[in-house]
Amino acid sequence: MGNRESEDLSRFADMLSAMGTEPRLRIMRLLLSAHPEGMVAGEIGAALEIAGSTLSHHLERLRNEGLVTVRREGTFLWYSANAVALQDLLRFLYAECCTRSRACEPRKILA
Amino acid sequence: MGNRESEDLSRFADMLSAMGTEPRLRIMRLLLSAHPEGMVAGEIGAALEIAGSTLSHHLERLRNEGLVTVRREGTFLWYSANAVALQDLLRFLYAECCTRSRACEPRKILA
DNA sequence: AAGATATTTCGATTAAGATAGAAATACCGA
DNA sequence: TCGGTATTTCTATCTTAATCGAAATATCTT
Repeated sequence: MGNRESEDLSRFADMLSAMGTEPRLRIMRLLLSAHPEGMVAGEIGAALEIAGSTLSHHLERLRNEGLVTVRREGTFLWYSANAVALQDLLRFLYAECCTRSRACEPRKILA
Repeated sequence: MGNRESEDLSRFADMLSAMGTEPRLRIMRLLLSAHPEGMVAGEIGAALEIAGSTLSHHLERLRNEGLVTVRREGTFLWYSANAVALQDLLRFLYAECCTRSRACEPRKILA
């Protein structure tokens, strides 16, 4: 059964959905700019003005889809972007748009 | 007011969300593989086994976010992937992951 | 104009997601 | 052990999204 591709597609859809909200896309961008150390949850919430409980749910969602990782350091939880997951997603999108199809020109993306 | 970046971010979040569902990601992939002619709505529905009314809503959503374009040819509606919109999105993601931050290595994406 | 086909819109149902205050849990330092 | 800070979980509300059958619209053909 060639359902490996189907699983991949479903996973990528979930990742896209997880980033498909302004607060969570902001979170990802912030974590990328703080890569690889990441940021403490409270710092993220302060920077983006997101209530604690709301932020916690967003971070849980991103973690569920493998887009962020978390490590505890005492009382603090450090969240980091997961570069490998983002690489997988970008490789998929790049392949679909620029390789499998020739819809997009690489030079217009890498510029 | 530096809200241009904020508008962009919101737009990219909407595009990600639009592709963040398995049926719609499949639709995009199918349209990319048929680029640039695109496909007739009924063909898409037959290939992906999606009910007509459901498909119509998915296509409307993709069109609203600028990810597909449509042209009428008699009774038929031809849907195509919008390469420019996809380029914008990929450029944004690539910049965030590989340029602004160095979280991802280009060679692992372009491979 | 009438019948046939393609596609959308309507109407309805069901499920999922976003938000946040309040309470609970985890950990540290004294 | 106790108080303090960080973070999550609980509970609740409100909105949005996914789905699809049936009816409506659009276009072609004859």
